[in-house]
Amino acid sequence: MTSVDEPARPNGRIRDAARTRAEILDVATQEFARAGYDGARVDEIAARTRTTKRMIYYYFGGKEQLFTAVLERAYGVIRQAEQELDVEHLDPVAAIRRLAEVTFDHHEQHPDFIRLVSIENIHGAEHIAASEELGTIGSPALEVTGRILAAGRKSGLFTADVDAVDLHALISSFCFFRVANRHTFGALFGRDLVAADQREHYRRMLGDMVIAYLTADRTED
Amino acid sequence: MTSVDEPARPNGRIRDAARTRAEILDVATQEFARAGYDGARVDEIAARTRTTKRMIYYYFGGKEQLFTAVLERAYGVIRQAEQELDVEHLDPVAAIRRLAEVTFDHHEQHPDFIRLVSIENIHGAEHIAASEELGTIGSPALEVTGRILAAGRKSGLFTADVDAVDLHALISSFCFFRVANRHTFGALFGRDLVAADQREHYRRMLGDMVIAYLTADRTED
Amino acid sequence: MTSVDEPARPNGRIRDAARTRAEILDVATQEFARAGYDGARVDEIAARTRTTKRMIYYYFGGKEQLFTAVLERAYGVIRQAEQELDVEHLDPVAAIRRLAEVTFDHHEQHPDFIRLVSIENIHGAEHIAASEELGTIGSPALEVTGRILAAGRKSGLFTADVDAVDLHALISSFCFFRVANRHTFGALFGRDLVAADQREHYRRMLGDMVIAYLTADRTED
Amino acid sequence: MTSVDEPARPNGRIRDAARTRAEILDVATQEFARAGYDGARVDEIAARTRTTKRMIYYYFGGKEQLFTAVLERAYGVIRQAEQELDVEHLDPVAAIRRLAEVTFDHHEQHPDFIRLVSIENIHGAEHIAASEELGTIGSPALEVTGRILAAGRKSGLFTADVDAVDLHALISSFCFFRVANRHTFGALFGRDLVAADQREHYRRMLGDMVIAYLTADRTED
DNA sequence: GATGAATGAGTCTTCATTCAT
DNA sequence: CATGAATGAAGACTCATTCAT
Repeated sequence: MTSVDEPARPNGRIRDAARTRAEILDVATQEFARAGYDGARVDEIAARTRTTKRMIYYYFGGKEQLFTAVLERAYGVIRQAEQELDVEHLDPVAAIRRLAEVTFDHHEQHPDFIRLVSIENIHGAEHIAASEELGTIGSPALEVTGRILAAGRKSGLFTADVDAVDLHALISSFCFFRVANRHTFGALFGRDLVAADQREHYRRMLGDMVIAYLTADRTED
Repeated sequence: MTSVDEPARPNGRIRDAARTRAEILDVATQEFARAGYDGARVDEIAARTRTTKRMIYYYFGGKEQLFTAVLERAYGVIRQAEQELDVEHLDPVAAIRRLAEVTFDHHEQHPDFIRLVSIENIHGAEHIAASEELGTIGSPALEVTGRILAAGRKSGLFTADVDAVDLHALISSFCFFRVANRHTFGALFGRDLVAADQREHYRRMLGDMVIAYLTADRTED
Repeated sequence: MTSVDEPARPNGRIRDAARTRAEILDVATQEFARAGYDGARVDEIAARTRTTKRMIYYYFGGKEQLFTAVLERAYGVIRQAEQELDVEHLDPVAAIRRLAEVTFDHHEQHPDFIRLVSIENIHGAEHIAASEELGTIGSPALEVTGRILAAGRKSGLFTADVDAVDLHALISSFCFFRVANRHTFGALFGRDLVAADQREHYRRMLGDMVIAYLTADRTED
Repeated sequence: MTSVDEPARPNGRIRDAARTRAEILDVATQEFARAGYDGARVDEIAARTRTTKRMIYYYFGGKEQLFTAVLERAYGVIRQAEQELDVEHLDPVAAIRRLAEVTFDHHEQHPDFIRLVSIENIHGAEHIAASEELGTIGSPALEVTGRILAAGRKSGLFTADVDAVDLHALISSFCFFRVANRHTFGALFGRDLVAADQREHYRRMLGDMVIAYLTADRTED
């Protein structure tokens, strides 16, 4: 099977190892996202993998480290996406709206990631704290946001007293809540926040909200 | 306290039962909020109570039902608070801002509740679905919001295309995110969203955002 | 309700007690027969009664004694039925066949009793041993059987070397097995020994067997 | 023993696993037979084994499946014995008598099996139903019986209207009852059906009964 | 006599983890 | 590197029984 899928390499072993690692991470991501950290079962993860449970310990050391690795990879995907942001050629208003929409779309497309973040917060972000990689990950989006904000403020368009981190929180709040809390919100208020036919509505709502906030007339203050 | 709350009764046991039940719920709330549904230990809950583990099963039936009871009580507290809302005597703009601030404060004051809601969402809101009480709980806040919105729109102040449920989601998003995701947000961006000295900043930010959104000049659309 | 069902009595209490006792025994009989001694639940028995679990302990002392009481009543019913046997006016052959048929019918009509006896055997008949009543219960059927056997042997019709106890065992074997082992027998051999349309077949088979055995030509021996 | 039964293997573990499994089954058979399904304790079974309770779950999955495995092995032993039946070289009368005697002896020698069957009947044969193996086990004895019956009927010796299954029930009834109900029978009637000095008596009684039944003069019918 | 509340001691089961090869 | 077998510790849950009134 190896001979067909991949060219012969001096060290085919390493490739297999990487693939096995990736497969474990895929399954573990799903399982942790599905059931939470404590609800996830190492047995179940192993069973859905082509390797054995022993390999999980071999590659990752334990459940805790496996979850950390899952988080690291999940955040890596985001950072990757953020690095591909291409909004700075737009005027500040359009750029911010675009930024909000990209964030909106990204949350919608990665519900498992949202769940992992919720789970990690339940656990006080201890795995992020334990991860060397995640502590120094930085945020391309934050830098972009900062530059747009500066431009908008310089041109007088943006009047709000926020920095990039605050604005990031404001945008993320709505995107995150909509996906993360959809179950309780739906159960309590009878509205599905992620219904496909409402996506455009909420997407515009987010953009409108951010722009309105940033550009509001503050002469009265 | 006993002497005031309850008249002398031949059988004090009934009150003891209610008190024991309440004590179990208190501890269980903390334990579930601390560790998540699967992470919480029935043994631990029992150990921190003056009764035994056996009583938890006697009163609630099982871990699942105990969690449901915890949720029911937590949502009950909110509903209670919402019923005491007194904002309709204000003009629409002030009323909405006040509503947002009350929501903001409530979230800040009840981090355990926030955590329970996160946990319940990880589990697909299955306990809410299983609860007769929670399915029909309604939302006083939603009704108030609806009336203010109508008034504001009637007077021409509010121009945004949202109903009460959407607005509730918008306000809750920010309040919820700030508390629920503070750990990962802090770990990744180095900012504590619930730092005391930033409370006013974020509270105003929320109010500004909501008002700006609702009252934005939409003649151009 | 009492006033309607029963006439006023000086000591209505005692009647109620007897009725409650009987009701508990009814339910306990079903529950023990259904699930075995260890499988039966005192809680379940109490729940299906109009009284509470506490009453079971009040009246019977405990699960063990309750089971013993159930057995005592069940054997009492049999003894009662046996005392109404009226076969001695028949000729020995007809009398034995009738006796076998009555035994056959009784087993068929009291599957719960059969199950209780199976259960008691699993437990080494320890409850019978513990019961004063059951140790001295005697067996009207055995006496009748003995007299018929004697008559049959005296007249030269019966040639078999058996006493009443052996014959009772022979007859009971078939009747008991057919009811008690119907589940495994049916599952393994695909035949329902208690199917209604086979009842006559097996009833005759039993009678034929007993008569053939008792009257077989033994001149060759 | 090891040196004879098994060739040297690089990995002795597999054999150990089989041995451990067998040891658990041995102990479980005794414990289930002794106390019934619900009365048996997984802890007790484990304690009497060289392994731990954990292994029972590892090998069998649970108490229910362990009991099923115990039944499967017990029935397997019988099927094995039945396959070694060697009676078809005898004339029909001698063959049937021999068959009855073998059945009689087998029941006497396997009281634990009798108890397991009683227990399984209390539980409605649900474990047999759940077992793929037991549903399709067949019965060598039944086939042998069928052939002898046919031969005897062809030669005019056997006149009774029974098929192999009925005859099997008839023979088993007596053998089963004698062992299964010995406790209640002994307690109530003061006779030990399995007393050693009565074995020959009952063995002959069984044979006489079956032969008398099969060969009875039925010209009068 | 009668009863709702309470409970100590177990009961089955599962979990993440490691060992021997 | 890889792996099937094994496991100590703890998990949720249940049971017959008794207490206080």
